[in-house]
Amino acid sequence: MKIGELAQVAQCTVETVRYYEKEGLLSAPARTRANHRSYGECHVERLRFIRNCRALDMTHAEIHTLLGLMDQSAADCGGVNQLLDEHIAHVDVRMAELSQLKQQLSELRQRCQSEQTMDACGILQGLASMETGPRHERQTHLG
Amino acid sequence: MKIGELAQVAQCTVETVRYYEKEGLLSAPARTRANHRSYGECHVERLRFIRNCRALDMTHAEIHTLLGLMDQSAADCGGVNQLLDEHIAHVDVRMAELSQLKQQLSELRQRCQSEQTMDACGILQGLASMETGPRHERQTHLG
DNA sequence: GTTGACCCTATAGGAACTTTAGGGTGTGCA
DNA sequence: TGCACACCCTAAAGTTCCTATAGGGTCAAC
Ligand SMILES: [Zn+2]
Ligand SMILES: [Zn+2]
Ligand SMILES: [Zn+2]
Ligand SMILES: [Zn+2]
Repeated sequence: MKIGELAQVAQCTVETVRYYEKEGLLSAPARTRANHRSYGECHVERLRFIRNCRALDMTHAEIHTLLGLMDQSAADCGGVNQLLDEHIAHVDVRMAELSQLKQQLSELRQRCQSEQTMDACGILQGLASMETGPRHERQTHLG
Repeated sequence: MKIGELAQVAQCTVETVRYYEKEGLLSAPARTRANHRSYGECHVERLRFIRNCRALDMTHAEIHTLLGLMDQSAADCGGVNQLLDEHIAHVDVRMAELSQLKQQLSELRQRCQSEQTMDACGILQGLASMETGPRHERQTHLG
């Protein structure tokens, strides 16, 4: 199976597949005489797994950890469960941040109900006079 | 006023100030004989404005547009109001996405209630068998 | 005259890709 | 046989908003 077919069944681009290989998420496949990558069924499964993790907004580091845990089939799945809990916490943090942001933006929006002159626009006044503290570090990988 | 003082009153780093100048958000100031940047009160105001916009997660492109609108003091503020509405929509979109994500993750988490063997872990089974469609284009700049 | 705090430019890195440049391979068709 | 065309290859740069580093210059105090 060539890279284009693999990409098609996994719903991503060939560039993405090559990128995952470079990042060490997908192992390097055999090559044909023409130096083309040749994939098997286990690559399909692994790539689908990775794409599903990405669809859930996990980082490459999280996915890498997960793949590592999975490959220790003798161990129990406690680490997997924990990783998922932590990732859910990332989502919760970002939802709370966005919720507060939305609140601030809504309040700002209310300060100009109709089209004013620039000088009278409550939004511009608000943006000029807000007192923003030092920027807080990002708590989560979700932007 | 030197760059270090400006950065301090605007709660950011000198590197950030220089970066904004390079990006065209902050106009290049006069220089001293020693080639050091020398800022006035209008730079303070503009930088604070920019930082406040960033605190509200606007992109540089959005801020650039906003600054352009502001500088046309003859016009009315309709464009400003519209830009803010659009940015609020960006936040709404991302909140909805995260909400759905959280839902999916919670369902997945429920598939493994105690520590199983890897093979039996419902989370890993779920991640292997999810049917993720082609990734949807990002609708918003908020990650 | 030397320490130290500040300033300068230019460049690289981070995340997760996408895009581009510049080529090689293999198959169908006239 | 010749050639178009779809596919494959690598390497490098672009995306966003900064941060960090390297390698230097300037200025006041002690
Ligand atoms: Zn996470
Ligand atoms: Zn207005
Ligand atoms: Zn926006
Ligand atoms: Zn489990």
